[in-house]
Amino acid sequence: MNANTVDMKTQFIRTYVSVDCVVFGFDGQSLNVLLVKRNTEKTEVSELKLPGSLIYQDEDADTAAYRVLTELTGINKMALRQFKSFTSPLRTSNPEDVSWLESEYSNKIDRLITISYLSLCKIDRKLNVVSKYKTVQWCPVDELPKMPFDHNQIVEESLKEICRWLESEPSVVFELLPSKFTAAQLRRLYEAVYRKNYDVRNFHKKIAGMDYIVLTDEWQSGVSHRAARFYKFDKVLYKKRMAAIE
Amino acid sequence: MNANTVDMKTQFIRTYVSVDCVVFGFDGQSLNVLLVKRNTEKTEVSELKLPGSLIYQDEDADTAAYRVLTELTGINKMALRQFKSFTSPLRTSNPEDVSWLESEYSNKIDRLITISYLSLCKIDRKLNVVSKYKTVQWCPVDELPKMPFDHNQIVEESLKEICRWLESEPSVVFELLPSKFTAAQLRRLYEAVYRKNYDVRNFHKKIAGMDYIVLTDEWQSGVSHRAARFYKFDKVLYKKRMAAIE
DNA sequence: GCAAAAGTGTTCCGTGTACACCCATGC
DNA sequence: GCATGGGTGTACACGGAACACTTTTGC
Repeated sequence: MNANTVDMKTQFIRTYVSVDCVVFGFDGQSLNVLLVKRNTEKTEVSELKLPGSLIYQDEDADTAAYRVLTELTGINKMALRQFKSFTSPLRTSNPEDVSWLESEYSNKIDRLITISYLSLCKIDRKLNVVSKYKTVQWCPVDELPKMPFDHNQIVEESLKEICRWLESEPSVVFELLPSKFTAAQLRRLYEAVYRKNYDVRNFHKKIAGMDYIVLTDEWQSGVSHRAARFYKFDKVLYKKRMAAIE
Repeated sequence: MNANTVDMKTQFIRTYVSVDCVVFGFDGQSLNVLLVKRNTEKTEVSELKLPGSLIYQDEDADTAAYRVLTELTGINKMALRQFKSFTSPLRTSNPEDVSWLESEYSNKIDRLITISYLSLCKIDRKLNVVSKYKTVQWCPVDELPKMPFDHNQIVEESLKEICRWLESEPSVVFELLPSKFTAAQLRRLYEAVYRKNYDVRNFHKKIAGMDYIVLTDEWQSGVSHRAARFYKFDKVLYKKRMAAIE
């Protein structure tokens, strides 16, 4: 190219880098994403977006993502998975987004790439927001608002990534369920993730074959139909089984 | 945190971003990776590394990766897949790497994150190197030299990624084979990728069931054993079959 | 008693896996 | 003629998919 004919200092990007986290929760019906309200000067405009942060000098991206999650939820060791970088120069083509960035970070920011992360959270956990976020709320994936930057696209891609994650590490589903759960809850979670229905009997047969999904002697109560039995996930047994397969 | 007590301009990273490409080829026995010699001041030191480049101002990462591949091989539309970002501050902890970077790009560079890409290439293609690279060479994955930065780790991860890619898009194997290939070549390629052996009869049965892998009426010649039949890949039929499954 | 959801078995089909011998060619 | 790799068929095991009725509970 003409790399030698122009000032190279201006030719290569030197850019801020952020992480954005797509945190999923499951409400028994559909997957929800944890969104935050971005603080805008004009208080009447308050859009929802994915939680995220610029990366600090001494951090790698994983550390930054953990930091965002901790500030967001107060929870320390959440399951986390990097899944894609978004680098288009057009990400910051909306002047509103750019001016929000500059007020948020007190810096002139002309370009921003982001590394996106996927995380999972039990939706009924009390969230201890210890950060800048004024509002944190769950939003069903099928009712997401139009978000700034390419956050809608990021969520889109994260929905595919969650399937790949479950395939490589089936135990992460249990991050989305209470510690005691019914077979129907687990089934509806799979249905929400893979967007298809599973035959009830086949599903029972399948989990019966997984000895690390353990029957408890507790039952639902207060429901206006036959009470369901609770199961729990036996992590130790799971690891033993996985080690056996190699 | 104490974000307000220090100068925020120094607190967030503002960094160069590169792409690094792991280009695989298959020599009939094992997977090979395309490496380049980095130009060092001292000509006696000339280490091999992954081809890569800083990203330009007006590029996204995909474009930069395509540019690297084109400069490297002269080939225009190679299969390409982003797979992971490497962001550790320790990536640039080796002073030799940093001084090479600074001489290569005429810039002070204290930190560098990279987005890694996977690509596939027929190993017998003539490479038209149109760039800075003095030397380009194939190197078997089991005999890789110690490379600068975290390039060894990047290759390591790319070996897992290639399996995921083949699972989501089986047709990409044919990027690694000549347009006419034998069943044994295809089988040995799978064996190299998945690092396990496949039963010959079962393998034949499997490809017989894939009607987009088409028998030709051409045969090997000049081999000191029974000649093998050539197959070819029918892209159109493949797409039709994939569309049928949805 | 009725609405609502839980739970339970069998059959079938397709895919993966194990396994051993003859064939064509060059030297 | 022998070494080298190419090519072929059958039998079994397993997992996924289809399918309908009874049970329990609150109202």
